[in-house]
Amino acid sequence: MRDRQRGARPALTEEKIVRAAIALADAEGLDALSMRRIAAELGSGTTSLYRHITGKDELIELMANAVFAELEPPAGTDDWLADLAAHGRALRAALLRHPWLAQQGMRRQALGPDVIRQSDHMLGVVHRATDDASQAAMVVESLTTFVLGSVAAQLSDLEVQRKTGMTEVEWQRAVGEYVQQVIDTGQFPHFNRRILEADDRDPEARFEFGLACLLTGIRQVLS
Amino acid sequence: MRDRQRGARPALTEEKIVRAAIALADAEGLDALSMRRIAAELGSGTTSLYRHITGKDELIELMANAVFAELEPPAGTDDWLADLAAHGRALRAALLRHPWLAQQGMRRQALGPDVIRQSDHMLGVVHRATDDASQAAMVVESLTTFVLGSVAAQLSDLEVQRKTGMTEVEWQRAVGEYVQQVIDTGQFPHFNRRILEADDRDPEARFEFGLACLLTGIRQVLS
DNA sequence: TACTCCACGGGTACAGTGTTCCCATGACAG
DNA sequence: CTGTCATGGGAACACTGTACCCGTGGAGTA
Repeated sequence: MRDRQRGARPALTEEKIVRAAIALADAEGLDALSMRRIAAELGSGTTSLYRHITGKDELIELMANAVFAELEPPAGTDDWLADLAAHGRALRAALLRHPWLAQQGMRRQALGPDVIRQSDHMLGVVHRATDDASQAAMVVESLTTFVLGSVAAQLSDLEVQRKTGMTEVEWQRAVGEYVQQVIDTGQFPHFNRRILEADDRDPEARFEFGLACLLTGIRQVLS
Repeated sequence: MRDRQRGARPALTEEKIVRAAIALADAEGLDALSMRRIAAELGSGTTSLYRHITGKDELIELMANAVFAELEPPAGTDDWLADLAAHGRALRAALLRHPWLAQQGMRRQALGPDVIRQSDHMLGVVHRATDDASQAAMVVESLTTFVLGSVAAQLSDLEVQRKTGMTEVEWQRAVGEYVQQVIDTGQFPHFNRRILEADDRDPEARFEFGLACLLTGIRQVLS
């Protein structure tokens, strides 16, 4: 049936739908991502979307893949460990640009072509340090896991704020009062030190610290 | 109003609700966890639950805290790194017992008293290696992040199978065909090696590998 | 040109969801 | 006994994803 172009030309396309969905999820979060909202944004009927997409699950997979498609691999150097770190930072940056992916990425692992492409690049970097395919696979998985989890943790606070409609200050104070009560019990001395002494507020620093630990360990284990 | 026991005695309690909710989520997954189902399981009216719980969000937070409550800290040895690993494995075991928590844990970080207790224990272990409160906090966060992410990744496959109703064999074959197509294009040589050569199917081994990397790096960075 | 086909757009409907509002019930304080 | 009030629970609302159905219009064929 070679290129049968029977019927009306599509005004809607899969690409347009995915783009609108990503824009909506970026702007208002995963909870606001409903088929009706997407259709409204596109000025089309709700159920028309199903002509190009089998369901919401597939749509989210396509959205995830689209994010990985825009993720271009960082320029390679002669230091494989630095290159691996750069890949991790690039992935983190993409996840921060699209906060919904860090949350959704945990419950379904996408396997779109562009996801595979990115995975392939990272595997290539690791293969400069080892020939063991199993080890390379586990290294990449460890790094991806850490990046994904780190971003998700960082964003969870913001997500709560958006859902409750609290400003950051209100939220800080509400949590602060509760934490203060916990501290006053004196039951958790190390937790108290953490709250009172630790300066770990900067998500960037937390990420870099964990990344440094993980990469240091990876280099040691691979050697 | 000291201990005013006006009105009817509660047949429902927060604890019973949380217990029923955990049992339901364990058995049928997070998607099956609805207020109506919980109420049905308890033989009560749906909206009666709201007498003891402000909403579903709080309920899930209570559920998370309850899981941490049953998580008893492993016995300490004289090796802080081994103790830290034991804490990581205990956390992983708890998350595998309650698969919904690994998924939900990524979008809301619970701060219940038992969560704080567990955090305090881990901080105590790390403080045997360093006095820097910031570093200790970041070490614990890195480990928790990795464990959470690792379990979530491991469970995502099972979740897909449950949702689609496919058996593991059907799922393997469906994915296998797609992956075979990707391999045949030959565009991703490292990905191909990973699929064809790598033996990384055992989630336990993957977790232990990543854990070893992370802990090795942590020891090095802290020294 | 006339006819047929069918991909597409979209309205309706259904089984769910979390949650608010309201009322009835029953046990305790006075 | 009377009044108070925490509790249980029904009705209703504004949502959700999506299966089913129908109308339309442009392209291929006779």
